[in-house]
This record gives sequence, structure tokens and C-alpha cells, in this order.
Amino acid sequence: MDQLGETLMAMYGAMRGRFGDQQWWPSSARLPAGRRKLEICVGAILTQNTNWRNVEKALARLIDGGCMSVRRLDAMRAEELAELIRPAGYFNVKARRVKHFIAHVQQRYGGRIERLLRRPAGPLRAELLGINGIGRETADSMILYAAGRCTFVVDAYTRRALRRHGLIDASADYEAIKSLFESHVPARVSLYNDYHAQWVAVGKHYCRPTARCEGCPLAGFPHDPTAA
DNA sequence: GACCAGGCACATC
DNA sequence: GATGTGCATGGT
Repeated sequence: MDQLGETLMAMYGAMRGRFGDQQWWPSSARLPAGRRKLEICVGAILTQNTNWRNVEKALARLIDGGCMSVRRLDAMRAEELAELIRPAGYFNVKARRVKHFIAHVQQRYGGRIERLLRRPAGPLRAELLGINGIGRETADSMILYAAGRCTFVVDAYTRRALRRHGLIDASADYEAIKSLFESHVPARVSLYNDYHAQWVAVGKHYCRPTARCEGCPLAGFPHDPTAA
């Protein structure tokens, strides 16, 4: 591993030591195992720009209503779905996005989501990105957490923390940050899984928009004070 | 009451 | 290709 890789792994170790194994993707324990992957994919759409606590409420309403199945979601009208997922915010757009995803699974894979997720990571990513409402982070979350394939998920927390530590410049986009990790950090699903979750944890607790670095597990790491 | 939260598509330049 | 805007609830 090169020097940047060592730094990134040391940062991961520091966060992991503080926050512990994050056990992602969080899922409803009462849900049958066969519906877990579907729940992860739906949750990935619902959490777009939204607090996870609100997503949990929406997911619970879907499960309570017996709606966490491709068949039920496909049969449901968008307005009906929107009402159920209301707590997650942006409920009208997200209802359409879930419907787009579900229609794709129904039409191309006979409603069997595991058939979609079995595809190789590259083609799977391209296919997901072709569905309206699924962008890079949502696609990568589905690939890593539902399909169990090695792809690095980048989010706003990751970008902010890396900028503050001077590891990327302000112009670095999603793909640049993703390839930064994928070319310097060993490609292990369990590592990528928890590493992304650790960025979210550090972002929630310390690396907020208004900086508050006291006590942050990353406080001793390289820092560029001129970075945003 | 302001600010923020595990983005994305679309319009416009 | 870069930048701006709409989408919306709920916790701090």
C-alpha cells in the first residue's frame, strides 16, 4: 500500500476505534431475509438528502402496510406510495423514483431483485444509473450494501471531511473521490462497507458544516486550514 | 426560526 | 461542462 493508502487506512482505524463497527446497512430485524435487499434499495432512494431517522419512519410504514414487496410496490399508485413515505420528505419525487426502480425490476427480472443484483458490478452500475432517480451514490449504495459488491460509496460527509483535511481539492467530483479510495484502499467488501459508514458517523458527530474539531478522531490528521 | 439531513433531475447559460 | 433550482419532512 502507498503512503496515501496508509493515511486513509489510519483515518479509518481512528474512526472505527471511536465509533465501533457501524453494522451497515441498518435494516428492520422483523423483515423476512428475502425482503432485506429490497428494503436496502428502497431505503437508498428514500435517504437521498434526508436524515436516516425520517427514512426509518417511512420504511416502517411500508412494512406495517405489508407493502415491502416488488409486487405490491409495482401495483401501487404513485400517489398512494407518496402518502406512505411522507415522513422521508420529498415524497412525491421519491415515490416516482421508487416506482421507476420497481418497474425496472418487474419488467426486466420478473420482479426478482436478486437477479438484478447478481449482475457483475460494472454492468450493474451502468444499468442502475440508467434508471431515473438513481444517481451515483444511490447506485453505489445498492451495489455495496444490497449486492455485496466492492464499490466505494461517496457522500457529502466524505467530500467535506476530505476537503478539510486537504486530501482533495474543491473541484474533486464524485468519481474522482471514489477512485481515490478504490486505487489506494484494499478492495474488500467488509472494509468498504464500514468505511463509508464511518464517514457518516464522523460527519454526524464532528465534521459538521460549522467545524467543530475538538475531540474528533481525525483531529491529528493532515489539515489544510485554507480548505473549505 | 434557522439550519441541516447518507441526492437527483432538469433548465439554463 | 458548470451552475442554479425544486423537491419536503422532522430533529436540533
